[in-house]
Amino acid sequence: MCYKGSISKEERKLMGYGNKGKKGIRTIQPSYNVNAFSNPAIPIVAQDSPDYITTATWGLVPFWGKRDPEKFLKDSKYTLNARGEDFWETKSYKPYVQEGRCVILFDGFYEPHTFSSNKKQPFYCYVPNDAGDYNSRSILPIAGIYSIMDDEYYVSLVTTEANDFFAKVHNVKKRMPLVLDDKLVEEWIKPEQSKSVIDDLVRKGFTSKEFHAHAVSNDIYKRDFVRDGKDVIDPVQPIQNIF
DNA sequence: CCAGACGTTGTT
DNA sequence: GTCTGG
DNA sequence: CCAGACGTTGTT
DNA sequence: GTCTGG
Repeated sequence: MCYKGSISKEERKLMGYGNKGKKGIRTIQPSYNVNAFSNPAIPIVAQDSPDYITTATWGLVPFWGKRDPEKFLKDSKYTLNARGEDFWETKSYKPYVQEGRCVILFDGFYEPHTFSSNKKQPFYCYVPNDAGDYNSRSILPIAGIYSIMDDEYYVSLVTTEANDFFAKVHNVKKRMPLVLDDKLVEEWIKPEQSKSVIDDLVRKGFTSKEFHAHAVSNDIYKRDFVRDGKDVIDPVQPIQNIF
């Protein structure tokens, strides 16, 4: 993406990650068009309450924006992603790397591909379940960091250098969301986790599950695109095969 | 010392 | 609120 | 992404 | 050769 993902499972199906239910007033709507730029409500598992699914706002609000978080997000669309390689040094994020790690629960996300013709196409990226096609997808625990203002959680998605697969998809910026291996989620959200382990997870914690990706309609990158139904991820003919 | 940033990668 | 850059 | 640095510390 | 700064 790292600005657009999908949440299509009903919340209770996410409960494998939060076995005591959910926190937060807002409900999370299933959507195939979860757009970071509109600061949507997304499900996370936070280090301060690992037994719950917490509703968070996509867009981290640092301490200097706490007087008016909504204004901060409206004016500043630059805390949607946090670079894992840099987040200990950046002013906005560094207080929250130790205090506020979480996983964001998506079941897919979109990455742009640029062809040699300079034409672009978005690709929907996901891990199929046993059935093997895009209609049944695994939940992806994506590393995030969050701040809390007045009990509301504000979260930024952690990105890292693309692996071989994602370098083929997101072939210009070569970045990818840090999708953690299921068995490392606990390590990531352990509150007293050490800096060196956190850095190791950023570098080497990416899931070993096999991703799939297929081209989808370019409509999803239009500013006024609001449809969020399942047909959004229907495959279209790629301009060229990218693998 | 003060001003300005504070962030990362989408665009149809 | 705090750091960076000029 | 490309250009430019890449380093440390004497004295008056 | 690799990192940093613009």
